[in-house]
Amino acid sequence: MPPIAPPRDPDKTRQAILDVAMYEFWTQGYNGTRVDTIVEKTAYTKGAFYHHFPSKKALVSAVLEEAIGGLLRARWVEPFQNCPRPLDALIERMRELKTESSEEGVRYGCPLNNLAQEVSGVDDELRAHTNRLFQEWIGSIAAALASGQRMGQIRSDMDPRHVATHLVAVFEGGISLAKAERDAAPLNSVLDGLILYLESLRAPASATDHP
Amino acid sequence: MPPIAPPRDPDKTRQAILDVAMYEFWTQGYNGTRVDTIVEKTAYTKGAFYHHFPSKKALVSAVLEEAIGGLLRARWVEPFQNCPRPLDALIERMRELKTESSEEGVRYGCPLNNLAQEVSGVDDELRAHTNRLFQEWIGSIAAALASGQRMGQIRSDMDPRHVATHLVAVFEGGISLAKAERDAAPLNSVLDGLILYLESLRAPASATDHP
Amino acid sequence: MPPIAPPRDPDKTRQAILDVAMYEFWTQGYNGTRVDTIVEKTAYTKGAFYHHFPSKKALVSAVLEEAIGGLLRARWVEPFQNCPRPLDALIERMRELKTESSEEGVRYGCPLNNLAQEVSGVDDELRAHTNRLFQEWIGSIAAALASGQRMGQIRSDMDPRHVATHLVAVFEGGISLAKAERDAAPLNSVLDGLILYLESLRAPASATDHP
Amino acid sequence: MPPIAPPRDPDKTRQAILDVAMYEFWTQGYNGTRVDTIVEKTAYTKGAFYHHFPSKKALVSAVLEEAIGGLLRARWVEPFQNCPRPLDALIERMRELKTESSEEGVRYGCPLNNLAQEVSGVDDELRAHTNRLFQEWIGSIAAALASGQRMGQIRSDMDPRHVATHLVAVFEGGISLAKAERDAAPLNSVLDGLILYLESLRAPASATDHP
DNA sequence: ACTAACGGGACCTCCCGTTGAT
DNA sequence: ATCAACGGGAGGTCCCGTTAGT
Repeated sequence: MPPIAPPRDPDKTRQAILDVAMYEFWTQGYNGTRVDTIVEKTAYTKGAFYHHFPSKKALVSAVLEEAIGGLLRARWVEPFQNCPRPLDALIERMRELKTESSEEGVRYGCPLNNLAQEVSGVDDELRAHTNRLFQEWIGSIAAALASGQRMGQIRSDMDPRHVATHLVAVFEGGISLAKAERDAAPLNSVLDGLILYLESLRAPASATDHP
Repeated sequence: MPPIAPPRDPDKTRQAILDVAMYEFWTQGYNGTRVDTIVEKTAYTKGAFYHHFPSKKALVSAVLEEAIGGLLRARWVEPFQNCPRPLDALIERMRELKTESSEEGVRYGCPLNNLAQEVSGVDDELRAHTNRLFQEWIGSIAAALASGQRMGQIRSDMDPRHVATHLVAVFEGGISLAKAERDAAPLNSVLDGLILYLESLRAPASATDHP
Repeated sequence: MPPIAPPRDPDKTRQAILDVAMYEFWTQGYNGTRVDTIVEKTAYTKGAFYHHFPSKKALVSAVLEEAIGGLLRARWVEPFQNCPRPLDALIERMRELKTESSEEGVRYGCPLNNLAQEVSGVDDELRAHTNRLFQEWIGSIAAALASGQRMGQIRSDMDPRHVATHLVAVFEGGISLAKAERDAAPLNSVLDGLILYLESLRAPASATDHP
Repeated sequence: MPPIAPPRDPDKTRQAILDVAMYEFWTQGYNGTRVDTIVEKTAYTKGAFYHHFPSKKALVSAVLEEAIGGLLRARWVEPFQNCPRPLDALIERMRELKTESSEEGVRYGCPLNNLAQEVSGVDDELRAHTNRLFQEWIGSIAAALASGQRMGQIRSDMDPRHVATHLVAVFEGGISLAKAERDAAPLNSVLDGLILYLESLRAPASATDHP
């Protein structure tokens, strides 16, 4: 009678690889992360890896889609869907970000932007993938702003998409500077500016706001 | 008559390597550029390369200091030194950037930020080097803004360093988005916002402005 | 019918590499042997090599431990364990060595001492490794001499460890000279001296020796 | 008027290179020393080096002949020429060696034997060169012993060349063990044995010794 | 599904020696 | 006599991916 092996859970394996890979890509970049390192850290081997992912590039794609995309949706999309007061929520999010900034966060920057900048010039497929996530992000904020406008909470002389793009750009720029400086200061500084800017978008008090 | 050997000009060799390297680092990233590629493109050999630069990392340092730093100073420092109307110059610079954006510029992004984002998490020396350049950049703009304040052209209730940081962050963020989208639109969009913002900093017309 | 691939036998691969490496280190020295040469001679590739050994240095360590250490134990340790007449066995060993000296043996010298002399000044880990083997060697001979003393076959006014050290030193010195001269003569000469010396250690005939 | 250059002394240059090279070959071995390292340590450049020596191998030859051969003759040949009491001088030399053993000496071993063992198996010219030095050494000691015999100070039933070979072998063997152990103990131990052995060669007191 | 062994090809760095000029 | 610049060719290590086998 053969020894009873513990049940193998393919999804668990795949997820473990994905988790480690996300961290490696985030901290080491695409060219800087080694497939060997990933498999070592998961305690699986190359065979398992290439069973779940056809190539390193496919792995980044999966990381973008599942891990990074997941984070993005959890933090920037879902909170603003069917949100009663989108502008306040957005401002609150900015305030949170000033507190959240961990040492690792400052050191390694934004997982999405890191990958986007590294691969965009070199691989068009991956570039398109990162762009899709950026568009999802911007789109979600734009939708929130538009809904705020419809509810009369936000000034109507403002282009939601333009403002959302601006917001993401400033945020990413701030993170980039903070990462280069290894100090959260520049990020906090631009976040403050962003908060002021968002406040300025508030519609003047009127009858529609509180009937 | 013996075959005519190309004249040996060490400075030229070094500069040729530096030029090619700058382009490679810009377009392929640090981990993506190969020493072999560089020497092939310069028609020198690795012997020559390692005579001028002790390592790939030293090369990147030289590129940062000389090539990228040179560009930075030529475009962002010198034009704003002893400038009679700093705010106008700054705004004008933003307008130019909207026109300048070449296909290559959009595709490959900002040479400084590319390197900064790739190496900052991994090598602290290089991170510090990129940070120095960012500080030089921000410092130069802050100085221009401060001088504008002293001349009464810019509102005094504004922190020059804070605004300069904001400006660079937005610019880099815009480039990042444009690169990911492979379209200058997001960059132009944030530049428009920046121009409006800078205009809002103009001091209200007063006696000091035209004596 | 598909081409018949050679069966994969990991232990065989490792051993094949080890065997070739032992010969290369012996004949070419540490700095003189090339990883390329080893893989060529084994008909494996560097991929295989670096799968079994993390580095060239790790390979020498394995060669020292397994190949050279194995020879040492087979020739100098095991024959003298539980040996009824250690002194006679030792003298006999000396006599054999005079006959054994092959052309290759004279030409390339002692595998252990070659490595020991080359690496000792430069790498302390490897030095310690070679020293361990020397101590094993000396210790084994000392133990044999001590047991001969206990059995009353060897004069008691002799320090086993001192004599064993002397023996190994003379032997290695003789090999060194023979190698430099490319002639077994100096080795045979010192072996003769050693035999005489060992004879002089014999305990004077007594009741204990032949009951 | 041109600036007055300091006078260049070719012999001084050559000697400086030789001195540094001797140390490098001694401490790093032949394959371990780099021409570049030597020229760096002399503050000359490759051009100067290859002006004085046609190749690295020629340099070793010069080091063997001049630097190491010089040491050998100063320490082991001249002191025993026309020596009134050769045996006593030899014994005294052994005693000195026990005191002399510096940390560097133990660590790096014998300059001649180091090179001899490394190159003998690989390059026959260099092997012959090291052998010549060994023979000079042995010959010098043998001559001293023979003169001692002629003066009636040393037992006549002894082959000078055989004893001299033995002496050098034991000495080199002791150094080898000391180097591997990084401790002078084994060397001192064999030197003690050697002293006792030399004492045993003294001719019994007779009329010839003091007329 | 997962593993160990392996292939093939880069990649950075080094190193001996040469060359043209001063 | 000496130098800086350079050529040409390894040398050790790494790395992505494949394969036979369990």
